[in-house]
Amino acid sequence: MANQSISLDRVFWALGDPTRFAIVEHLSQGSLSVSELAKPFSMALPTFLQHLGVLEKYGLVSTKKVGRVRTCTLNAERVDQARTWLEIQEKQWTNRLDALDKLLEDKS
Amino acid sequence: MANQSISLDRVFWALGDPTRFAIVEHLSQGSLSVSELAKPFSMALPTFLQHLGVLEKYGLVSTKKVGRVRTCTLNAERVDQARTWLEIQEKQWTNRLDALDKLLEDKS
DNA sequence: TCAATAGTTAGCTATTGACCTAAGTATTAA
DNA sequence: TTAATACTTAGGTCAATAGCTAACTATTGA
Repeated sequence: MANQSISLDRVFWALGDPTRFAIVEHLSQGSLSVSELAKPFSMALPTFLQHLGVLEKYGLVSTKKVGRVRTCTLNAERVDQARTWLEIQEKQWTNRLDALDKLLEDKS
Repeated sequence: MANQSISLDRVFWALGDPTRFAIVEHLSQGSLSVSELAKPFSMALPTFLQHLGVLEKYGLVSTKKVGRVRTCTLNAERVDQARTWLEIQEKQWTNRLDALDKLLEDKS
């Protein structure tokens, strides 16, 4: 619920670490427990948990603990918000170029 | 030319600072000189130039100096590469969900 | 009930990143 | 040819980040 108020640059920041970037790639294949998710990373578990905490804080990952196992899930909405922002920047840029092209045509 | 070999997490990292995020938003409206671009930011020019340097290093912005003026341009290709990665993560995630749905249907 | 499993908390360290000021260079307009 | 403009370089500070180990809690299978 706090997700709405987190500015997008924080989402990009969260993705801007190689470990967290890779975590997102893994989770896009399906949900995993913390220890399954941590297995491919050569890193102490507390360090890994910090990264997971960042992803959760900025809304890219949700987790739920059942018994002693915490399961981690990708939050696709948040990924989409970031994707949309990039799309908008691209579109504005190309629209601008198109407008310039028209100006040049008119002058010729 | 070095762009190809820069891993995408670095691009996200570059976008993960509020100043650089805002620079990209400004540049999507059109190219600007360093001083025009820096005007809205309450920050010493050398600090601003560092941010610009990061964006250029990771391929999000290109610059060209003519006379004493350096003009900054958004590199839309790079923005698109980041957008595409996010799109792929989303798609893999939703494909996975769809597959699970089918499994459940088959069982019922 | 006891040992293994799964994750958590606390506290420390080294490096990086964001910021500054001061002083420099190169270009251009007067 | 001098002054203003538009960056650029050098060098320093401070806080935040990514990493670690050690010790702890909670759950579960034997």
